[in-house]
Amino acid sequence: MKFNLIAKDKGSAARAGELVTDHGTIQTPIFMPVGTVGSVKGVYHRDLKQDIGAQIILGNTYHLYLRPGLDILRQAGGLHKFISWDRPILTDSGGFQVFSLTGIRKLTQEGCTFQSHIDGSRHTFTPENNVITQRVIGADIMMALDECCPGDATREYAAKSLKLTHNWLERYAKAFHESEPLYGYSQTFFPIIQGCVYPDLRVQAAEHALKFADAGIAIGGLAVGEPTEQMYEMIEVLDPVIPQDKARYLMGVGTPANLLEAIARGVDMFDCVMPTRNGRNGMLFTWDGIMNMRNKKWADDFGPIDTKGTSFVDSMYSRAYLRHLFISGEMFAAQIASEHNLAFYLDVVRQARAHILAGDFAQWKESVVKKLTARL
RNA sequence: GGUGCGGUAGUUCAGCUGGUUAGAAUAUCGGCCUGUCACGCCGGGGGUCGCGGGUUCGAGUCCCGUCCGCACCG
Repeated sequence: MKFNLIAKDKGSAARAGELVTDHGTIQTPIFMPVGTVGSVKGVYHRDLKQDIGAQIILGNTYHLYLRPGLDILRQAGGLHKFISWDRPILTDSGGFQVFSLTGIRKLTQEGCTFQSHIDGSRHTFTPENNVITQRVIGADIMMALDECCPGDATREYAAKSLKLTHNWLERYAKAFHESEPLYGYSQTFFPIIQGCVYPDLRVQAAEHALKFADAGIAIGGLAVGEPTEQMYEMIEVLDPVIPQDKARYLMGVGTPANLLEAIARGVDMFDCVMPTRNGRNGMLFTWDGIMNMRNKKWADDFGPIDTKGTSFVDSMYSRAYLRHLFISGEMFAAQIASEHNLAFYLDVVRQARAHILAGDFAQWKESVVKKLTARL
């Protein structure tokens, strides 16, 4: 796998590039729809590819390991075949679940012992078995096992957590190089930079992680409770530390505005549940701002969902109809909203790329970013 | 005509032998959601307890009358 830098913006740290994988080339900056258990909730693969323009999607090691389990995934010939998706897949290691499932997990130097949220059964993830698990899933991009440090952690906790992440990364890298892909195409892995909101820890984490980076590197532990400005500050601190020939993946982020601000600070890849989860809960993102489709004001708005939207749903269905579907609890509402939101997110990164190539990304970003957070 | 049961939030109902500002669900209105335990979560508004009397320190609750609905009997 290789990352090629194609262009840099004139007025910001924004970059346009391409990530070459055995399942196709990804044009960056890119947003990656989240499909935790092997499905981007409510969206057909056909639409993901043709209507939305998704170039890569996510899966989750923790969730897929618990269900359907490694035996089925191995029999299926890997996740791509199992879910009929022939473009690239990235799998998170379960490091985020180590963070979000606090209460049913226990961290040790060896790894993370947890109870299944499904049936309470006990399991252990170690860096070594996590590599094997992600080999079985067969993701093009595997993520190192890390501890996602809470945004409000003390410096003491963050430093201690970082040590654990470093130890796990070293073992993960060793296990990676001692193992082979199972399905005839190559896999790579991204190390993850932690360090919470402490700039010196972030730099230290980056220097350590870079020793193990191949095509790309991830910035984790952000948008987990810290103020947004601090998130941007951490990305800025890292920009000069990470070589230009590594793809930078900001994990779990974020709002459309977050994407543009992070792109301006040198980030190339994103994933977030927001377009799908918030979509299912009635929130639509557009170039003009945010709409809560459950609000009464849309009840008699028979205009199209989004005149600037790129998805077929935007012009085919009215706001009044979509609100009716949400109020009625119809699953179709969630499908339409997810489709719209994902198409919008992909449009955001597509336009960002075009403006980087044109060299006017910084000005363009300033002209659109304010509207993105307006409430319609 | 008689007997029985019932009338409490927009709706469906809880309110034990009378005791703070009458509750729930749902509907309605609004907010939240950032490497998905999440078609979820949080909150607001909304009631002269059918009506009129009576007993009592105190009545949604007990008594009388009355109106309305349902069931059964003539």
